This record gives sequence, C-alpha cells and structure tokens, in this order.
Amino acid sequence: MALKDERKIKKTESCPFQEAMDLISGKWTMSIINVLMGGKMRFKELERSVVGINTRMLVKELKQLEHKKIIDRTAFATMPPTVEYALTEKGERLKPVLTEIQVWAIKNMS
Amino acid sequence: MALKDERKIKKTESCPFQEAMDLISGKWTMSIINVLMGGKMRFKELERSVVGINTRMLVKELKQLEHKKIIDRTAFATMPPTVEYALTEKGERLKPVLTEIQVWAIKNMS
DNA sequence: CAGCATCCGTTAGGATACTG
DNA sequence: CAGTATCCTAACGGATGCTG
Repeated sequence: MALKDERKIKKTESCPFQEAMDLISGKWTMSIINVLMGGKMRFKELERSVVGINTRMLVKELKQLEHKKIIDRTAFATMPPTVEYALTEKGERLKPVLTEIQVWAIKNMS
Repeated sequence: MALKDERKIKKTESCPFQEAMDLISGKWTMSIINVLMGGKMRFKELERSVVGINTRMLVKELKQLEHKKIIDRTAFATMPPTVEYALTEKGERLKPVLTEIQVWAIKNMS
C-alpha cells in the first residue's frame, strides 16, 4: 500500500520570494537545514540533533526537502540500513539566510 | 464582546533561533514586512499591496507583528478612520534577512 | 536502523457578510 | 476606512505501534 499521509507537498505558489518563504516556513525546516550545515547525517542522528522533533515530522520534512532539492538522500543496503542526508548545493546556498536570521535573533529576541 | 478569534498568539519557544523562525514562519508575515520596508502604510493599502491576502489574515498578522514589536500601529481619530502601520527599529533590522532570502530565491527558485 | 501507518487534536488559512 | 464575526477546510504537529 502506498503512503497514506502523503499530501500534495504544497500548493499554488506565485513569485520566487513566496516560493522561498513557503519552503522556509515550517516549524522544523530551518532547524534541520541548520544542523545539516555541519555535515551529512544519518536519520537517527538527525532525530537526536533536532531537539523535540518526532519521527513522523522528521520523515515528512526530509521528504519535502529532498523533493525540493535542498537535501540529498543516500541509502546503503546494509543491515541494519544506513541512510545519509546531506545538503545539496542549493541547500548550502541557504547559509547566508540562516546566518542573518541567527544574527537578528541573537540581537533582537528576549 | 471581546475578540473571539484571538488565540494565545503563540506557544512555548526555546532558543532565540527558534523564536525567530516562529516569527518568520507564517504565509504572509515576511510579505507584509517586505512591503512595509518601503515605508508606512494604511490598512487598505496593505491589503492591496499584499496580493492574495484577505482581511482576516491581514488583521491577524498585523496584530501578531505589533505584539512582537516588529511594527507600530498609529490610529487617527478621523472619519473615516485612518490607521498607519510602520516597522519599528526591530522590524527594520530584519532587512538583511529579507535581502538574503530574496537573493537566494532569485538564484535558486524555478 | 529507517522508516511507514494510524489515530487525533490544534492551528493556519480562506470567504464573506457586517459594523462603528 | 478599518476592522469584527462566523463558518469551514486543510495542513500542521504529536504519540505511538509496527515492519523490512
């Protein structure tokens, strides 16, 4: 049986800015990208690194990010299975965005 | 009767980064901030400038942004009423974030 | 390990009529 | 003009059990 929980993975978008915002929005998205900035990671490592996320959410986010070419998924046919997630070039280029958000956050929150 | 649609205006947050993301997330948030970068605006002007938004969403977002000190609301007791929205200093400082997102969007979307 | 499936409650978001 | 109120659907998010 196919994946049941799979929705359209997004809707009608307009300008590039909106599309980008659409990508960036999402409770866990940027956190995941953030930890992946440190290098490739396995599923379980991610689950531990992104504090508070649960399996379903992580799977969902990873799928969306993969679909949008922000991350690459590499599976190894070992037993038990090994899967590595890493940022693509496109994903790496989000670095400045991340940086600016963090700079702003540190200076302006709390 | 008090406002019915008013929810908690957000939940438990953790680190400054998450708080910032929490703020930035939201379909219309950055678009609104973006048009306000061009200078103060009235409610109706905003409604026209932020293409696709509807009254309820605009009111909601503006309320949140005001609450988070990103924008200032100034009302004039004229008839018909006049209300102006403008970015605060804190809001203005989001400029670099906006810029980086736009740069990324243009280079990496579609 | 790396996931998928299922149940389920909470928010986000949208359309639109109405008011001071 | 600047919102409010009401009704609704869709998407988000969480907990947890199961499987190749």
